[in-house]
Amino acid sequence: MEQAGICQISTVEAVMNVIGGKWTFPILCNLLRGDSRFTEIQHHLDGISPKMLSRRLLELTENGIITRNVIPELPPRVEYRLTAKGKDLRPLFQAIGTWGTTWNITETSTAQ
Amino acid sequence: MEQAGICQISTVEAVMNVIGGKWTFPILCNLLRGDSRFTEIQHHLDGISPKMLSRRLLELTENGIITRNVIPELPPRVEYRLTAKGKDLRPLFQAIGTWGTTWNITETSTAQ
DNA sequence: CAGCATCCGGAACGATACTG
DNA sequence: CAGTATCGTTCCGGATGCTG
Repeated sequence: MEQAGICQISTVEAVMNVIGGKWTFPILCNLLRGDSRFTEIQHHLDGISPKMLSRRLLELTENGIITRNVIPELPPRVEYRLTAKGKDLRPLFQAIGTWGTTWNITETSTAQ
Repeated sequence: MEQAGICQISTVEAVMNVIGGKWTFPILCNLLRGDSRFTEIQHHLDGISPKMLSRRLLELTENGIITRNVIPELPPRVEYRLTAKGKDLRPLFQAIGTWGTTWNITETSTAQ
């Protein structure tokens, strides 16, 4: 049962440091689905504060997962789009979705 | 709302509530590689405290991802093994590993 | 060996108000 | 519209010590 190559602990830890925030996955979900604007994303994520959304978007930008395009018009318009690196996350989300659906993970299972 | 099936936000959030802890992924990595004993896992994860390992293992047990087998001998021996549900996480870890390797995610990229 | 109890710090998160 | 500023809170995780 030894297949060390399948999951390097250091890699998994590093990846989680990049996309492991509470809202990061939901945000990326939206972007994968085609959303791009700040308010659009905010509206689809019930409960997120503008502060956290802003922070996570900045973080994702710094990590090269999304790009931030400011379109100079009135009212101001900013579009966030996935880079190739970001789009490459799709299989990961599919895996999450498949697992969650297969095992019917729907509630915030309480532990601890 | 195109390709909504690929990543349901609620599903992703729920899944992350189950396996989104700081140490959960590294722990599962170990179990996928074949480790099973408390100390064994602890030794492979540099820096984890027994408290957190214990807490995460309990959580994973409660969520049906691993089983806890107490073997009554001296010294006491406890084995943690993945359930079918847990083993089914393998594709998810492969996706993480693939993405992390492809884009060379190695450091704890600091943002914020 | 395999944990649990307790205390504690700091990061992450949340709510609200305000701005270019 | 797309954020920033400020404040307050929660909770994860670290350190240590003790038990069967």
